[in-house]
Amino acid sequence: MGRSPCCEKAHTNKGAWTKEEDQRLIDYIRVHGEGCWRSLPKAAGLLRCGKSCRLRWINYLRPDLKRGNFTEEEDELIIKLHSLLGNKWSLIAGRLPGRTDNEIKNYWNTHIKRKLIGRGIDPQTHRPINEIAAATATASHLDFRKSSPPSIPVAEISLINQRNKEYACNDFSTATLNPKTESVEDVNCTSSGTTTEEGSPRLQQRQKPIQQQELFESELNLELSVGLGPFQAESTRVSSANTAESKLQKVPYQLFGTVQSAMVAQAVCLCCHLGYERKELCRNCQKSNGFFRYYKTSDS
DNA sequence: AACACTATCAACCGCTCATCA
DNA sequence: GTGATGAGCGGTTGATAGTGT
Repeated sequence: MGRSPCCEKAHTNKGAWTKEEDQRLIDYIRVHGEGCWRSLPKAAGLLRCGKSCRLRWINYLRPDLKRGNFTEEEDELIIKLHSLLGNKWSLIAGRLPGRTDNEIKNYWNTHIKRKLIGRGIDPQTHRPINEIAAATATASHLDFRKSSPPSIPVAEISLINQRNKEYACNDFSTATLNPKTESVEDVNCTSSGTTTEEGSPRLQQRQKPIQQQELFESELNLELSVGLGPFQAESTRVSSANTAESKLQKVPYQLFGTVQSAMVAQAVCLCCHLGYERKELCRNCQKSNGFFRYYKTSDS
C-alpha cells in the first residue's frame, strides 16, 4: 500500500538542528504538549518533518533526559535486558529512566558489544563465544566474524575463552542457559538486523525474544524490579497481550537480588530502585518538570 | 602541522503497527 | 474488510571529534 511522504521534503531542513530550531520546538511543546508530530512543524514554524521533530525532542530535548556516561549498573542492566529482549531498544529504554532508545542503541554498539566480547560473551546470543565457535566449527571463519561485529581475530578466541571461564560463574546469562533446550539457533535470535535468515526478520525479532524469555522466566531469577518508565507507560504500543513487554509486566521481578514485586501500576523508576538518588526523588519520579504531556485519551 | 584512521552519536530512512473512517 | 494516516521502532549513515603516525 502506498503512502504519502511524511513531509514536503523539498521544503524541509535536514541535518543538525540549530539552537533556534531547538528553542522553537521546546517552546511549542511547552505550550501544546507532545503529539501530533505531523502537524507540529508547521504549527511551530519549523521547516522540519514531523519525524525529525519527534526524534529531536525524544532523543535530545526532552527535559527528563539523563545526559552523561552510563554507570556500571546501567551497563549490567542493559546487558540483562538485551539478553531478554534482544534489540528492543525502546523496551530497554523504558526501563532505564532518562535514557533513550537511540542512546542505548548507540551505547550498545560502541561500548557494550566490545565489553561482552572482551568477556568472551557473544553480544547477540549472550552465550560464551567458545560454545558458539564450537557450534559453528563447520562454518567458515569469515562467516562467524561477519555475524559478530565488531569482529575479533580468531587467534584471540582462546584467550577470550579462558577469560570466559573465569567470568562464566558470575555471569547471569551464561549461567542460566539450558544447553539441553537451547540450540545456538534458538538463542541466536535476538535480532541482529543484519540477519539473513529467511522470513521476515522483523517478525522473528518480535517472536524470538519472547521464546527466549520464556526460557529465562523458568530458569532465571531475573531481576528487573522496574516498572514502566514514565514515557513508556503511556505508550499505546505496549497493550498487546503477547508482547515481550506485556510478558515482562506479568512477572514479579527482583533487582540485583532484592526481592520486589513490581506492580506496574506503582512503577518506580530504576534510579530510585537502585538508590542512585537517595536524598530526593529523581527527576523521573517527579512530575513537575515544567512540561505536560500529551495524552490522547484526554486531549484529543 | 598535516594527514589518516577510528570512535561516537545525532539524525535519517524505511519499515511495521495501531487506529480510524 | 480495506485503505489511509500518524506514530514509533530499529538499522544505517554521515558529520565530527579524538587519537595516532
